[in-house]
Amino acid sequence: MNTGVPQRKSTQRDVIYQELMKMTSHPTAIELYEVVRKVLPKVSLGTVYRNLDQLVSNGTIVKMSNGTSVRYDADMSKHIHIRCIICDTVADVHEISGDPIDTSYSELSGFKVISCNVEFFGICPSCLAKSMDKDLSD
Amino acid sequence: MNTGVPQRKSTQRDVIYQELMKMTSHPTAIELYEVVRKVLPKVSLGTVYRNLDQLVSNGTIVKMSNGTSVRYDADMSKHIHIRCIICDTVADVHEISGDPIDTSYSELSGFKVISCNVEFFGICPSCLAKSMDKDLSD
DNA sequence: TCAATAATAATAACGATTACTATTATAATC
DNA sequence: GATTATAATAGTAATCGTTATTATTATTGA
Repeated sequence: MNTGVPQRKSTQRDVIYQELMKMTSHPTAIELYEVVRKVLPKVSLGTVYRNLDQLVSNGTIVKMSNGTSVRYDADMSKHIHIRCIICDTVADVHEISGDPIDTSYSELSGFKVISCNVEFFGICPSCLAKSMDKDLSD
Repeated sequence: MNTGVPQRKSTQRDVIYQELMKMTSHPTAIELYEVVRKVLPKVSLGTVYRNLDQLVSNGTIVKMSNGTSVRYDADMSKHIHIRCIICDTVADVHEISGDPIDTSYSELSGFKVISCNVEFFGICPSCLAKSMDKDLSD
């Protein structure tokens, strides 16, 4: 997942991030690629993927997936997502408080809620230990 | 995503579900396939995928993804997941209360938490309306 | 200006997932 | 129990999102 990332100025990365920030549709990499192409017609799809990964590793944007499509979001304000299992639309729910596993949040979005996944991302104890060993041997 | 699913008795599906229930490792489809093969050597990978989809649609199991690997979980008790961005391990956190977006949950798992995604799955207002139109025309 | 190297475009390769097709298993009806 | 309809399967081919590769370009620091 490209954790230790050298960063150098890049027009492509700037445009990718700027265009993502303008969008509220939680685009896939390919959808974003089509938008970025209007600004930078020669941009490569690989560049979009590489920079999105970097921005995710940075904590600048977030990535979400239901196992079918992977979508990106530049809105880092505290909110949850609700995804339609039929058309794959992702909507935001900003008004959160209490227990998100409680499906009463459906009322806020108009969705008929079927299930919920709460997933944290981080580094497990075993990998933490390994990275410490590595730091010491440097 | 195969919402309206005819269900007929199937040995393969029973074994797939039973083996998944025995596992706490949140296996991928292929990992589960290898396990199921020990019971049913002639089982096809497509059968594993098809039946996992049905079980997800049923609400019998859950599917989770970080955009890289898709993993399955037959434990339907209320809990959250925490995934290592390095080795891709997924651990369970059952002791939840309060606000899961608060990264203090990391203390329960020993993970160093980087980010969190809370995602509901359901049917959006637009698709709900379409399915109602369809019901009326039947 | 020059050297080192990160980032890129273009394209090839990969691999998880889905689609296809002939066959088999299930369940309902006779 | 035989017959029929069709869901489910095994085996395989095809698809497509993503990653890897490579030669070239752009950036940064000396």
